[in-house]
Amino acid sequence: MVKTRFAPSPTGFLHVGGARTALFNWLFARKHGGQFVLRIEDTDQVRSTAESAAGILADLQWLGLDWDCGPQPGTTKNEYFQSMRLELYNGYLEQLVKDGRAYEAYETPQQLATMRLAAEKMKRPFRYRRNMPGRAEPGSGPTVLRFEMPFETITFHDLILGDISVGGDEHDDIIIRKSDGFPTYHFAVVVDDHDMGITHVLRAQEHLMNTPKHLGLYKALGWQPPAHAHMPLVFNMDNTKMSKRDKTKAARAAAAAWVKQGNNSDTLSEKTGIPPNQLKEFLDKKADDSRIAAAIGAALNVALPEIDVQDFRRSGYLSDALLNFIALIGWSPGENREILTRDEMLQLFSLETIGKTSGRFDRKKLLWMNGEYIRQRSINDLQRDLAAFNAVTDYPLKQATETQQRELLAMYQERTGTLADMAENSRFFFEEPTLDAAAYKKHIESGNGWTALRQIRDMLTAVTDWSREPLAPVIEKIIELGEKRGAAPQTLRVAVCGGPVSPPLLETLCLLGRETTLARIDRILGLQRPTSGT
RNA sequence: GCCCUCAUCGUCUAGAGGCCUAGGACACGGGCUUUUCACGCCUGUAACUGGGGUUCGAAUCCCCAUGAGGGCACCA
Repeated sequence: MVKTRFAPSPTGFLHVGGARTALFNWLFARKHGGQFVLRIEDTDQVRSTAESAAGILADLQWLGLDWDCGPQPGTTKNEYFQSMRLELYNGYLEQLVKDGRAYEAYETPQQLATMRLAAEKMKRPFRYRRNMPGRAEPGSGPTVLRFEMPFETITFHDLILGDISVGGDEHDDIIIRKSDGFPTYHFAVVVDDHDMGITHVLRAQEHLMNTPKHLGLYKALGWQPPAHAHMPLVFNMDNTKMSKRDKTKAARAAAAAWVKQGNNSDTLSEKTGIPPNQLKEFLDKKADDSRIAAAIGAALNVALPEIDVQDFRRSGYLSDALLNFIALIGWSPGENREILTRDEMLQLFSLETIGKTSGRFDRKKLLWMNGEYIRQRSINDLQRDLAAFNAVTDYPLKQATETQQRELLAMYQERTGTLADMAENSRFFFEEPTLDAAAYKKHIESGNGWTALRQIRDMLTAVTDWSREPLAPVIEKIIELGEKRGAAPQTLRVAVCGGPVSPPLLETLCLLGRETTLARIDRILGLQRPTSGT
């Protein structure tokens, strides 16, 4: 039976690249009627956090990628956390030592760094090997366990890339147990993949060069290795790696631009609520805290690039759209297909149709695709998406009743790329709009604006039954008002919405209600200076 | 520096020797529709990295060059 796994390390949020790896593993397992395992690789005691693990689970759930074995959301660590499996690792570690395949080493990190530097100076790659001269004496430093790699060419068949082979003198004796007693990634993956019966290891191409090391371990432990498949990477449009650092970079740039405008960085500290010393550390690139980045983005009203799954959720992307888009980077379903349901993906997915070339993350295409999903979706489904969106954001749209939500979704689904866009553009339904000065000047202050607005006010005041049927003919009349067709409705729109853009007036006025509509018109009429009357 | 991998429109890709005067989608340009913004519809621009082979024939196979990316941690 096919068994795949997704094995994130809980040191941050779930990255879109990680989400894609999870998706492909999920697809492959489901496609073949197999199992999908979620394993938390928390062997880095310093960087792993419980919150991160919880966040990753939540993001996977939002994406709809369910796992057959793994941590139970909302409970404590179980055996799918590597930190709970130390006994297992230690057993095999002992076995390797007994078999003479693992040995202790005592260099300090500083010594190792010096050795690397020396090798670099001689323009030779540094390889730590058991038989090399100058190894540290027992007791002279912390003890780690290294695995003695054989001096032989290792060739393996990658299900995506084909045959890969790496020469014997390229290997080195990797550390398999750190001085804190925890296994390293290399050792823990091998033990766990074997122990959990993983049949296919599908991971990002950055792991390609790890595979020979892992294969060496499988052989030494006498195990049959799983099949491997390395998928192409995903980059930014500028060909840089998509990373959390894109967010910190954007935040620093925003802060720098803000200071350049003559603002004081102390006020930034106040605005963000970040202590000055922490803020300074961040701005001086001494710390890469993404929370500080987010705070700066929020305070300065600058959108940071979405990198993590939760960023996309907050920006109002639908999980299905994000998943669909991510699937298409490095994989082609053929037949010129693009928009695919999960079932269709399952039908068409195969390792053979995964490409070899790395792809770029084209946000414009994602935006289009998200709009496409919003348009095709039923209002009921959209309401569920909106609930998930509202749960992690705080727009005035949150105040909408169920009925209002449905009306809003119906009028925005043709004209919005993301739920955040809709939330932003529909603000005027929930709070007094700030008047767009240019629009005011153009559509109200000039031409017949004032006259038209007064006429409109009178026409609307006459409507007592404020609903679609009675209102529709009135809107028609407003369209014909004045000599320039279409001018009057714009005047009304600006008066009521604050700006030149809104959904069609009929729907807009219906949802806004009679009282609010008339009050906003009157408020605008009150701005007219007596002398400028027509 | 060493090792590994990859190479089709700006971007994601189709293409498994003749079906390719290279197809689709996003983006971009033009037009239609229109109470704004969108949506929708029609339409246009745009690519086989270069050089050598192999072959009757190459985007497709081989070699070299170039370019891009990944790896070279007590991180995963």
